[in-house]
Amino acid sequence: MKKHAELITYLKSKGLRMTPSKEILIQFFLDNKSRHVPIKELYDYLSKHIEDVDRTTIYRNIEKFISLGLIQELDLPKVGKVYQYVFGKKMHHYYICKSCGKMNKGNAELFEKVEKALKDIHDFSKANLSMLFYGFCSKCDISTESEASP
Amino acid sequence: MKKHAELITYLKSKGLRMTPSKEILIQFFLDNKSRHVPIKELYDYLSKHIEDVDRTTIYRNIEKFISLGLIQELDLPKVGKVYQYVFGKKMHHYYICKSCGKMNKGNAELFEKVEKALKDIHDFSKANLSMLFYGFCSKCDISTESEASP
DNA sequence: AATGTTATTGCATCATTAGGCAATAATCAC
DNA sequence: GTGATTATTGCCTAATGATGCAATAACATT
Repeated sequence: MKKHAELITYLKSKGLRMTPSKEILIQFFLDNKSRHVPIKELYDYLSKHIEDVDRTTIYRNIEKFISLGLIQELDLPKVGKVYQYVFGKKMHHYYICKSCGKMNKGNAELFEKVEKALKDIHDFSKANLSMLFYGFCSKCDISTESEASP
Repeated sequence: MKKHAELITYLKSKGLRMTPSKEILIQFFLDNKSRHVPIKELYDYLSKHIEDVDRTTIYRNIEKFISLGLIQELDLPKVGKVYQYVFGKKMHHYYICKSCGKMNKGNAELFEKVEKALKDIHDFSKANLSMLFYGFCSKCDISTESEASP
């Protein structure tokens, strides 16, 4: 429960107030690290613990958690939006094919230099940075099947 | 009108059928390259040319255009979803702050090596690849203001 | 423990996006 | 051109997500 306490302290330091719904959601994410959770599952889970939770409560809490770097959102082409615990983890990155939705996890070492460059050249800083690469996998690559492509 | 014809040929080769709504949308994107257009503007524009267009027509066409690499979607935290013509352009990338929504255009040279790495190491191939970096800008960086962060 | 401040929730409402189905129209083959 | 094939559209309906406002509850201060 150490992680949990750390998180609570951090969130409070950012002005959040710990309510039952936030407690439950945070515990859920801690118990489901590295999973990709659709919002429906979050809502169902919360509903089991609090009767008559409003749907807006989920959306607003998710939004706060994202902007504080607790979780990240992945918009998977064929699946929809899913949420994943990322707080304190090393940089994440995924390659998501815009055509077929195929998703690969990134190669970690390669992008440590990218991380550094982001920090040095741009205004983007360390920690809790997540990258989503939306492109085309080789099967779907648009330029390999047609000569009309410029 | 050369670009237009090229595009039509390309899209047809992918199984799309050229309908009035697609023609108009494509011409719009060609006339508004490099702009970030919200879907509302697309709908309003299309409505001016075709009376009683259904909203679904927009959404479905946008979806197709994206998966064929004609346009890309940017989900800007404070703005919403915008669409941008990217067909045939060099790789695009943006840095979008998850907290304040600030957006920077990326440094081109730096990421040519990334592009190569993507191709070599992962299953992601050249051309029409766009990258969206969702992170935190230095002003919003979560780890600089609190000691509770792990 | 009582109080004041303000983040949070619920409620109602609306905007956005998605899916199924039948009718329509764009393309292909002849 | 004529007809067959099938992507596309419109319509309807439903799911998802966002917003304003008043009531509530969490937290800091005393």
